[in-house]
Amino acid sequence: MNLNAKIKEQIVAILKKEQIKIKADDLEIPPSEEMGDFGLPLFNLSKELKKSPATVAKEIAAKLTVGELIAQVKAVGPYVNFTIDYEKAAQLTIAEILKQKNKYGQSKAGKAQRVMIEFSQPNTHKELHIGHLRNICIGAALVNLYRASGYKVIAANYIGDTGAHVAKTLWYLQNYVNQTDYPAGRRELGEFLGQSYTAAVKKIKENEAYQEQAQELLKKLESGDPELTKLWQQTRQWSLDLFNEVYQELGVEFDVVFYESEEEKQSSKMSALLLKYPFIKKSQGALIADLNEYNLGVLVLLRKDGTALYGIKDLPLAIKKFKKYKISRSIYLIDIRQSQYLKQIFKILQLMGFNKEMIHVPYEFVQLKSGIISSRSGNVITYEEVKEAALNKAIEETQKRHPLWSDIKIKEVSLKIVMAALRFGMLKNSNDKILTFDLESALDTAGFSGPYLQYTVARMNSVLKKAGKQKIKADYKKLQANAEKTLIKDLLAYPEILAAVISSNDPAALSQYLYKLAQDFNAFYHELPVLKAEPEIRSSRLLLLKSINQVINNGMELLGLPVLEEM
RNA sequence: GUCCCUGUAGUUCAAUGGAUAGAACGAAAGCCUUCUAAGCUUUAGAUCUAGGUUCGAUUCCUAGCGGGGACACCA
Repeated sequence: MNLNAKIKEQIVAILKKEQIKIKADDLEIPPSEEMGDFGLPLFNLSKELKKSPATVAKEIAAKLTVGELIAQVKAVGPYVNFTIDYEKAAQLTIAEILKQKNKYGQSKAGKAQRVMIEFSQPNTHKELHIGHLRNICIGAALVNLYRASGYKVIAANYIGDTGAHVAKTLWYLQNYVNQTDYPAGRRELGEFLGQSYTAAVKKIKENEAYQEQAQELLKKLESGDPELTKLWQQTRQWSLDLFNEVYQELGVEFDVVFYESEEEKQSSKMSALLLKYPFIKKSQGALIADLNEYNLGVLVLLRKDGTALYGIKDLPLAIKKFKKYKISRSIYLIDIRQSQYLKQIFKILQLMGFNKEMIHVPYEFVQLKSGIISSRSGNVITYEEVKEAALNKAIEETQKRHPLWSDIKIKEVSLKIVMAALRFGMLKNSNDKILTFDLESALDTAGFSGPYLQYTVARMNSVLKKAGKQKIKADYKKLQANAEKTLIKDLLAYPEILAAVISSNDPAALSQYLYKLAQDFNAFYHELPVLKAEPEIRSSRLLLLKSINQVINNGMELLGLPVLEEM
């Protein structure tokens, strides 16, 4: 049960006794703790009563009685403010957290609804760069968050293993690279392929004939040319191996993986099916969906040479998701630049009579200081580059701090620090903000960062370890300091943060919350002793600390940030 | 041209229409014989413009200005 909601309900009930009807949402949070913990503004009511808000506030406050979880009611200017009973709130919320452990904050709001979340969607034969990382981080977090809210989530990946980019890369390999030049090693092969794509694009720009050759190659590939297919399969695997290594490193798992090449097989059947609809037309030799009527422009489905474009592959996939996987909602986590495209796809499906809950969750793209990331132009920072740079720095720092640790341990811990830094960096801003990536701040472990959270947890663990077994019963009356009250309120707010994050499909608010919780803890830590406090206070503070530790752990896990015992 | 996102300290970001607009980085000054200084405490520093709605606007509406993006054969 969500205690914060319970407290608000209690305030609603207290007011109802005096014939004042409000909703829990009408309650606001006063700017400072001395004013109270929840406030009701009286501007509306005062207008009805034709009195000043302050007068109304005073009159109401005088009439109200306190409740089980409400210790005080008072008028503050035009507000009636309520102060929670911290002793009781602390007792209940700490007990709840320690009982629920890693389930604390979760809900059953999803009612076991089946939801598919498609994310990551990398292209084979291209580089995996930090732009892809934002999608993976948000996607993985959403999967966890939906699951924590009681949804049955199918995490899906859709890999672009065919199309023009593949043809260009293969064309380049065939014409400009000897097999003896292929590097050794899984990761190296994947990266080599990505570099080949960039080189291919550059080469093709030089001469129009090359463009035609690549186009010709695509046609051959689609028609199943054996030799080409062999090269395609071989190189495709290089990319897939690289992706899998990265997913493993990030701890990201998919329940199902779709491949564009598979969906492509449906494209002739799909186009035949589509032809009976009047909005599907032949135009300039191509097959298009004319959606001008809906202010959605035109989507080209087949090129004039008959080869398939992405739209014709997304359509059967969209249908398959519902039919085969029995989902009730289909979520697409895709860059905002594809908003129009997804609207087109959803519209076409709707016009085909396929009315299902399909949702595009957009997020703004990642750019570099040097401009937009583009594999085509080579303006790219790969995931691998960033990771290596960050890892080297983290290893150096960790060595400095822990000269006695083994190399293996240092590397293990450093990698987790790097993962937390990179992933938090991708999750700390809301989805609708363009993220300008720069290495400098990605490497920063101070301030609003993943390692800050890890450090805070490590600190708490250190105290808990030194504390040993607890003998004295906690007395929550003793948690009277402002720093402690703030922390109790933070803990109370956690379940509502999770709910908010789900409804916005944007994990940033959880990042913000965890950071604030850690910050409030660190302030407490510096101000008040735990281990050296008198026994009853010590016991209470230890339990408070344990609860904070649990909640930060829970939140970090949902965001996909690795936790460290020590750092 | 149509449509979408966005405009808040020097920089990167917060702020369910509400009380004194919060952080981080950077700048300046402090705090390790006391639970991990990857930390903490101070100080300075901001709502693009003009209207409108409202008791009340950073938030909603309109217009303008600025930044970014999408709009027929890339995904």
